[in-house]
Amino acid sequence: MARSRTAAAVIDTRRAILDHASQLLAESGPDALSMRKLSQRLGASTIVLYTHFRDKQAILDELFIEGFERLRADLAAVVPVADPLQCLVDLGRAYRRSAVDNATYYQLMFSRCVPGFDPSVHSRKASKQPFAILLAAVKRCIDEAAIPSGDAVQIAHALWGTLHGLISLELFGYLSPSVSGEARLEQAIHIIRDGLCRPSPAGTSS
Amino acid sequence: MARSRTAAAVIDTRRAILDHASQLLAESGPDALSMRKLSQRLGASTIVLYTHFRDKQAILDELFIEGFERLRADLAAVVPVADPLQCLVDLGRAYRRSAVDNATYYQLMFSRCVPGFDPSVHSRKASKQPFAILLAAVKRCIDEAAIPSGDAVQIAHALWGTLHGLISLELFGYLSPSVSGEARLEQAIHIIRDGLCRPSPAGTSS
DNA sequence: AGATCAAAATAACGCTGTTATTTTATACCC
DNA sequence: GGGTATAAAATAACAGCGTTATTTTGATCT
Repeated sequence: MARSRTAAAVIDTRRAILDHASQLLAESGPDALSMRKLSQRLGASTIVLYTHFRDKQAILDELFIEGFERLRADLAAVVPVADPLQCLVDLGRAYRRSAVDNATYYQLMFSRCVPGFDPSVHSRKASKQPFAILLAAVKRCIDEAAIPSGDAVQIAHALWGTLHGLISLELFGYLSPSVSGEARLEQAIHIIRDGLCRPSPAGTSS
Repeated sequence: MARSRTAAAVIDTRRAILDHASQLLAESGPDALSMRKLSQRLGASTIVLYTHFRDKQAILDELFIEGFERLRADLAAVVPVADPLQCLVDLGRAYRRSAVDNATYYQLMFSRCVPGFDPSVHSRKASKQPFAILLAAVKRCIDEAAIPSGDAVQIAHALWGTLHGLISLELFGYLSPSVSGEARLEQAIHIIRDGLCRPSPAGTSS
């Protein structure tokens, strides 16, 4: 191959790079993902990485997107049930499972664990999809009058915040392991569900 | 100075190192905190850092502790009011303010932003103090029957998770800036408060 | 077969944390 | 007060990092 390798071959090596990077990330975490180690896994020189990707950030960007795609797929796989509130609970469970099963991805997605890495604008868009699923589930609750009408976006943010916060604290080791992460999350979701179902009259307190 | 510098001088340089490290962290974030830059600020060689601290982790450990101490102090400064539920809301507000005002510290405390840095066991203990304040406030709510009795630790975890999650998402830029972070957090806390006040009968749903 | 030109390799730059070795300078003893 | 012991600071180096200028390779088209 010289003047121009077949497009298929180019895409293959590109895919191989991402696969090895994904493996490295999953196995050893973000810190272990260096351009040199990655090239060694490929049995090639570092320069190969730079012919297929602008720089390390570009590779991380792909993994970032892949992580959000996994999360989105795991949330989309939740089968809707009759009770829209129960759907919120199911989504919360699925969210945690996905995050815990792909902990190193989750780290890349939600913490600045690689110095200098800032997801691109394009990646940021991909990151909005899981939230869109949560938002749709909240809207369904409002539409079906399972909860009083309110700002769906704000409610979905509150829900997302709780999911992310508890999982983040759990993955960081801040929460006592006496209670399972799943049970803890479940209880928190129930509190929020109850809060949504039975809000206090507006203006009760500041 | 040779055989042994005065203890005061030793402590002074130690303090100076930490002050400059703190400044560097606050100004430019965790990535910019390198041993070389730190030593340059001191107008000294890198070796000085290693005579006062075992390694970079030891310095980060101190900043980690300082961060949690700031957070603890900011929460402790919240003046209690008659309504214990209002205290929870006030604590949430103070938590966010402290986190946003010390964003780079918060990053160090709650995300693996420095490769290889894992807080020591000693630091982990310091990190439990802010949570203790939240827990005490929850217990007060239970004691004064503002909320039905329940596992105070679990409830405090749910509260902490929501605070941390929303702030973490906000600092990372995942939440639309159309709503102020403060308003968003406030609304989320209110949802949780309502959920705690008016829980659904146990066993209502899975 | 020889020319061409894209892709891979080598080797290097500047950065990182860390440390072995050398230099410096103070405090103690005579 | 001067010589020595000794602890702290400086120099310079090592290995690893992301990245790139330069060189080498090798397949395709003429």
